[in-house]
Amino acid sequence: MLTAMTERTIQREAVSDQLFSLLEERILNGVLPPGGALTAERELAAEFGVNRHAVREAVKRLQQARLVEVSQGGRTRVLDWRASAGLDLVLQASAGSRVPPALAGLQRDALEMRACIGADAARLCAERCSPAQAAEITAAAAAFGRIGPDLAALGAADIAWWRLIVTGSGNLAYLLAFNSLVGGALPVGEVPPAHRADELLDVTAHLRLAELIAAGDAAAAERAARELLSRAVPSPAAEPAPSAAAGREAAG
Amino acid sequence: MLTAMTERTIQREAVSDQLFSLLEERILNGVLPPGGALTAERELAAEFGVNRHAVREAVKRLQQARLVEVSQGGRTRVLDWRASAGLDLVLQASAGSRVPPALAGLQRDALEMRACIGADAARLCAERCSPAQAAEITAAAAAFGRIGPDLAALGAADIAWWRLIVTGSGNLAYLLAFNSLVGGALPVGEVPPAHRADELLDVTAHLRLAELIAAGDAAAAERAARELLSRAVPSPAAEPAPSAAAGREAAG
DNA sequence: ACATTCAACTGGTCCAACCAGTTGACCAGT
DNA sequence: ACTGGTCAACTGGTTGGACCAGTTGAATGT
Repeated sequence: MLTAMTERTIQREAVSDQLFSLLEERILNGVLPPGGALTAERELAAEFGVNRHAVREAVKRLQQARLVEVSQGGRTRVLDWRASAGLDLVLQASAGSRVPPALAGLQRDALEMRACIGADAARLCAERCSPAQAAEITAAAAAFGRIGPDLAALGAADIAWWRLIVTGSGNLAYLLAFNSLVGGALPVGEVPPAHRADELLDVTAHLRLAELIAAGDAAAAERAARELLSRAVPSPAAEPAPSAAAGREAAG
Repeated sequence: MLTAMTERTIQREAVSDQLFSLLEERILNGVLPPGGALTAERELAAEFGVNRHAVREAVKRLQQARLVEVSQGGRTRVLDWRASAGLDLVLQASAGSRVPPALAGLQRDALEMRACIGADAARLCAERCSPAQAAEITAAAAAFGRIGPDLAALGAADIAWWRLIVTGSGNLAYLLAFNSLVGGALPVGEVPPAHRADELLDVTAHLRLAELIAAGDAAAAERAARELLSRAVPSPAAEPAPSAAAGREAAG
């Protein structure tokens, strides 16, 4: 009995999903240039040997992601995703097998955005969250400290803890953006190898931030949150080589 | 010949789109509670008198928006959108006819997020944008000042100008989030009535921010951007009554 | 009481049409 | 030669029915 088998490697991906990923990748990589016309649905269906409905479902998703523009009678045209695609692109892109070259630094960017949003959320949370929420955040921080050195468990608890803070900020847009980021770019431990450990293992910083929020010290909470979240962000834009061996040399 | 007819009020909305909006609204409003099962595709098709394929396209979009969870053989279940939906929800929600009650304060939240992201983008842009980009931003700010008092034109130019700054920040996540926000919550003039005019009409502030960015003064650019963008954000959370007549009495 | 089986669901895919707009070439009238 | 309208050949949108492929839960046999 496979109890904790969270991922099923056997499961076949739906045809429309495969087609979506394929077309998405081609668009993001510029193989299908903006302004150009997408291959007709019937032709795509014939090319890949699938039914037209599967193609339609994929195209419909591309449309929702603002990667293409569909008009009845006319051809479906490829949009400039840099000017139209939304933040959920982070989510879909990381879900794919491999990240398109065009989205190379996106993970770093997502971490940077996390720091920005997280810091402001902490500030707002300290300002206007309810006492009950503050207590919950404090309690969660305390529980966080009792987990141990398991990075995976820490990562999951950390996300849950931040969700409380972002929720406490009362800003729904922050919460949705948070979902986009954690659902995509920084799932448990699979993204930042070493730097994020500095963040996750620092229980004291978590407890201190919780105290600041509970105390209503908005400015200090913002500063503490920014400092904590900035640790995982690779400071200089330096990731030219695809070799994963980089980052060994201590940053000066 | 209708030249400048940008919107066509005649166009019929696709069946799957209507169904998507309807189901989305029901989910966001809690009519379809999280954890519960969505009506079966065949049943939905029968209920609304449409083909099952149209239903499938709608459900597929709900799945992409992380509002439902689909599993072959099993029933499609409704997710807790507060915990799973991404920022693009802003975009879709505002596209609908009426905003669901659950997303009442979302517009204000989006403005708050815009201020947060925009300020950090201005900071990063001042730090690391190229001289060519800085020149383009400066030129665009100058052109912005020559538009005149047309709020609609100013709004469009303002968005284009900010797009330059966000692009100059080099952060792709910021750019995508920007797309989500401007594509949804704050399209030209239809959202913030009076407060945003203070922002749009202040040409001097735009020029000054452009100068700070060009000069590479990151800290000052961040402060200027935050100040400029914060004007449109209704400061206190005060929107309890659904009546739109509120806000007349000056906040004490 | 338990484990097994199986019929009745569920979503996933396919085929074959037809409806509804768009496009562009083609041809009649000027 | 140019203008104008017509029409065939695309495009996406919708429909119907059928079947495949998993899941579920109740009926069945031990």
